[in-house]
Amino acid sequence: MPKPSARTGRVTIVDVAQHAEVSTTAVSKVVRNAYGASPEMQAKVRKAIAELGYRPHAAARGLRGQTYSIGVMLPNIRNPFFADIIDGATEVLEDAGYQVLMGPGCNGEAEEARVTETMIDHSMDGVILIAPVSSRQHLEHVARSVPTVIVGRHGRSSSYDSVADDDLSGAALVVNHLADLGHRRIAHIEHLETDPDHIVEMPNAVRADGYRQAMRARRLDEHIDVASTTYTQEGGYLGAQQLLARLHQPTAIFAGADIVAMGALEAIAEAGLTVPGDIAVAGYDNTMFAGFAPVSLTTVDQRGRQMGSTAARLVLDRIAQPRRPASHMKLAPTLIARRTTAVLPH
Amino acid sequence: MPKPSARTGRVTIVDVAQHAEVSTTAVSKVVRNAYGASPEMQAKVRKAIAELGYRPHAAARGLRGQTYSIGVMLPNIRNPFFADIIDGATEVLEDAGYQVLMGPGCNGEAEEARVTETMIDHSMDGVILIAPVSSRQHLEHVARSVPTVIVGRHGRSSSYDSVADDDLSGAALVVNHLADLGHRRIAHIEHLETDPDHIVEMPNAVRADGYRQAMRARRLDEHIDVASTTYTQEGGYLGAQQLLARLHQPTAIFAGADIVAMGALEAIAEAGLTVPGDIAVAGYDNTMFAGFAPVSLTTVDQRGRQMGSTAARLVLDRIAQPRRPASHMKLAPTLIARRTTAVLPH
DNA sequence: CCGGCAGTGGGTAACGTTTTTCAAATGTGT
DNA sequence: ACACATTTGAAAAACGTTACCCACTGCCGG
Repeated sequence: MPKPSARTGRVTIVDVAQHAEVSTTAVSKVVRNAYGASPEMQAKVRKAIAELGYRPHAAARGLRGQTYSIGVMLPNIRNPFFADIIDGATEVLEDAGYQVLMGPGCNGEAEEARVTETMIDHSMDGVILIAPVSSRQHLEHVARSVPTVIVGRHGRSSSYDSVADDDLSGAALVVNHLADLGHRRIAHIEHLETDPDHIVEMPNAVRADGYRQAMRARRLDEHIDVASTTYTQEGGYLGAQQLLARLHQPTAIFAGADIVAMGALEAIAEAGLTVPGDIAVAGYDNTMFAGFAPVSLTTVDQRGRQMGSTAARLVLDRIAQPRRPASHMKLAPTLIARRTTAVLPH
Repeated sequence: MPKPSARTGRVTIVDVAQHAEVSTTAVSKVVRNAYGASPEMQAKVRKAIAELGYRPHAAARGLRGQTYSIGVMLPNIRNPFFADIIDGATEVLEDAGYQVLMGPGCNGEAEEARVTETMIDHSMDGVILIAPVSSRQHLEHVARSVPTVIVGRHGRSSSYDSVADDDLSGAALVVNHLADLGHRRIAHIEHLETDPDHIVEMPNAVRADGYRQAMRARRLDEHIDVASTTYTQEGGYLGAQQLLARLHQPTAIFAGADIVAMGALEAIAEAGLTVPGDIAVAGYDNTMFAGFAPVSLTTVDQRGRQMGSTAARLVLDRIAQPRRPASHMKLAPTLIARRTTAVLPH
């Protein structure tokens, strides 16, 4: 007869120990697959655990040892691209016996600090931060308290690992694709960045840089034309409006993110122009909706799943050996050509 | 000079107590705004906390008292509708001094059980479960261990609170809108449900029921036509294919969810038909992409934000008074008419 | 026969909080 | 001045787990 202890009704390690007639230490060892438990002991304890329905209390574990859970902070739940990352990470982590808890979409450094601190307070064994906007200083602070992996940001640090998309070549993929189709006036909508750290580290800045480099490489220097707004639907709308008002209207717009492209499409439609007939549009991220039939947006796939699984492996790695040197991965993106940049049959 | 204790480098309540020259009890009282701390004491302690940068350790707190964090389980990170719920909930909870941690998208009961158990193991003070598919039995089990609010499911229980959309009238909104436009052969694509509990409780089943009721109310009984697939893009694609193959093709399709509508639009385009000229399409959820210019999908708004904030208030309420009777809220949806059901100018 | 060693198992002290209990100090009414 | 309530603060006991250390059993080589 299972008799869970005291107030809470929760089955504790002590209950299991009594039921199996062994010490709590023994139970702990079995639960953690630690050294020093004979096969018979293991069998006895496992039986008791099953009979009583025991589950280790994560909060209590956090006080002494590991918690077997990993925190994932994501900047924006709405961007389905991040969902791919989560999927990839979750799969690897759950297979390794870790639980995943996510911090809610955060805008701005204050909110991010709040989320990261919460994860540390909950004794998470590691954290994966997706496209954080916090200062390097804060990231290093976090990395000092807990094994940390940064996803989708180019800065390198010796205190945390990172996984990022090669945004430079991703932008080149788009420019070359459009140039190959015969476009010369290829404009770009970027997310304006002022923080000097961000200009070097953030994907949006790198994409804008990649756009410029690729344009020059194709000898299209004089057609370089950038609208600086934000990576939002509205930013795309306003950016496209700016570009359409130019003396020399572009024939193609490379939006820095799919959501930006959606805003651009709206502005283009309002201006009475057709896509891709009058103007071609490309995005970035291969978001779920880019593939929808009415949208069919040309875009760049960042292999989010793979980014997530790589990040997960890195964090597990670092939990195992906290002192190993930091490693920084860069993943190659691929172009997904769809209707918004198609050549129309005549 | 802040001298954080021992191994971990973390500033503990003991450090604060020493620095402020009071007992740890006093610090604890101040941190929790508990009774029995004089104003001078509060000032002294707060000063020490600020100087040392102390943060309560959530895991340790979980062992005795509250953890000041709430777990939110969401079924699918990809559905942006859930993001609205999260936003609404997060806002209320953070204002109340609670932190939010989310369980990753879960498919199926096993995965859901895993997430809910993890939240309990982490000593969360409450949980909000969004559109769970678990059995009633499991939900009640969770509710027995921790204050629980179920969002988007119609079942009522005395052990947990709930917030749901009035899917019955939502479906009626769509049917009436289409009927008012002159449509008679209005078909529906539903998510097939077999579990008897689900047929009563799940939104998809209630929407299908609402469709039938509304059709009858408009004396369109003979035109009731349902394709049973799933609430996915592919389900919408297949469902629309089935409906288009009917002897009497429908002139309007009410998809049970926006994502289903997207699949339907693809099938319709493939069949060489135009929207809304040949066939009208409506969805449900007012997902972000429903508003995109190339999509412009008529849909039903569930006031996700409000659902989230209501759920948050309910869970806070129940934390405060665990024994109060369960309350069950139902929120009225609104129709958002867009181009996919527009009457074309002739 | 003794010392060392590998393999098992357990006792006990943390870990950082909150809750409970208790004592001292302070006020309050006769 | 005395009994009595109220406020203020602290010491100590949880909470559930793991890390650290020690004890015991055989076994082996010397």
